[in-house]
Amino acid sequence: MGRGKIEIKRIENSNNRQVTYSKRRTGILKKATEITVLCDAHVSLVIFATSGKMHEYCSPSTTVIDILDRYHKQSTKKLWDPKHENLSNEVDRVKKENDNMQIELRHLKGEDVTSLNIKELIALEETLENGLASIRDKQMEFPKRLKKRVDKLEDENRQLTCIASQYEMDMEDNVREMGTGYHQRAVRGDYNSQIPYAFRVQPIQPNLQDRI
Amino acid sequence: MGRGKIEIKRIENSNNRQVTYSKRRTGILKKATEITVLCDAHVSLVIFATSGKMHEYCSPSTTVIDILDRYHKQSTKKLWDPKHENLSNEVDRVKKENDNMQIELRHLKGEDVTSLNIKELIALEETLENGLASIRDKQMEFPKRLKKRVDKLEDENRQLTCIASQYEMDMEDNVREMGTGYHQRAVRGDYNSQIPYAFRVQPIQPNLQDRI
DNA sequence: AACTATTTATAATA
DNA sequence: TTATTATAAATAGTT
Repeated sequence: MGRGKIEIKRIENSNNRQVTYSKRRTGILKKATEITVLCDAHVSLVIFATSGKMHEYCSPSTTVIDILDRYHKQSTKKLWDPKHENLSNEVDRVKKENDNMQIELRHLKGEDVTSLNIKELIALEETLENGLASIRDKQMEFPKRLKKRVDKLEDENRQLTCIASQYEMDMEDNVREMGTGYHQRAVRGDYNSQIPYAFRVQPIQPNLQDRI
Repeated sequence: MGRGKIEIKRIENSNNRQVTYSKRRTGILKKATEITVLCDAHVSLVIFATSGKMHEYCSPSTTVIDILDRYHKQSTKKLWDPKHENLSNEVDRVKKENDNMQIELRHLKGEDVTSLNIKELIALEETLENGLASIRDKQMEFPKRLKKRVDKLEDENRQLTCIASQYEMDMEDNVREMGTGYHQRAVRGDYNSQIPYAFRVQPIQPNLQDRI
């Protein structure tokens, strides 16, 4: 119900999310008062924004506590006595979530990657590349940064020449060692024709950038 | 919102009241799930009909207890005794850690970066680059991957030439627009001498790789 | 339980 | 944040 239809999924833009939250919070609180009045219902509604700010509604002539007391009587979950147990389960659950995120964070930072297989590594690489692309897009809004980026691209370009030839050699060693299954002949045969002339190892000719 | 407008006051006809209750209860529960998903909110909603029948909604990854715990912290009314306080503080602490990691994870994936300043963006970039370097090192243990990487480096190398000259032009535009504070003369003056000859825009000369 | 004519909520916009 | 408004969604009355 608005200018356009929206999918019900997390609103990524934090400003829009905040605005929508505020509007919908108002809406739901209004609905709560209405159903209370129209239908003699008893309602307890507590909402927390991600910011931690709380809003609540509770039908008149009751308290949240009353509602909860009735809640705990009806719900199979016992509210008051085993609260300890619930809380400690909660701690466990959240800590587990914590651990998982910790691991993901480490992986994204290139730590503890020994246990990963090639598929996972490739997925990780892609995630990182996407992240890096976004960050750099953002950085381009700053002029100083733009200058640095140009310089860096030039450096990279220069170094890639060396790296490419280094990798060429590494690969030859590696393929020789690792043995069957990877089309050894094809790799060797196609290789030089795939590297642009300028980037092949040419010890006698000086590097291009030295010409300046 | 219906065939006619209604006043918000108790519906006297008990049959209508029951029907309306049922419809609106569905509606408000839907709203609760929606605000939860759309806005990352935490919601606890408990409704009792006059009949005594209860319905509830609680955001996923929380419990009513959890919400209430937070509730009792914010409201002056004490819901339960302080021996549980430690545990619930523990939950809070871990959840906060959780939230921080969540944010860091999003940032590393290039999400929600609008609020970051240039310093943070640069730090982020560095982290990502380090991560990427580690991952790629690790990937190099796989021969197939090694081949792909070489091919990719060649591609990158080819494209960097174009990109670098594109950035050069962008930067000139940008610096002109952004105005003072960034040593305009210095930037313009040093610039060409810092770009290797091969990467300057030279419309008349063909690109190096075309020479092959 | 369905079906709509309306009202209401709200997404996009300013 | 606040106001406006075009649309989507909810629902009151009806079948």
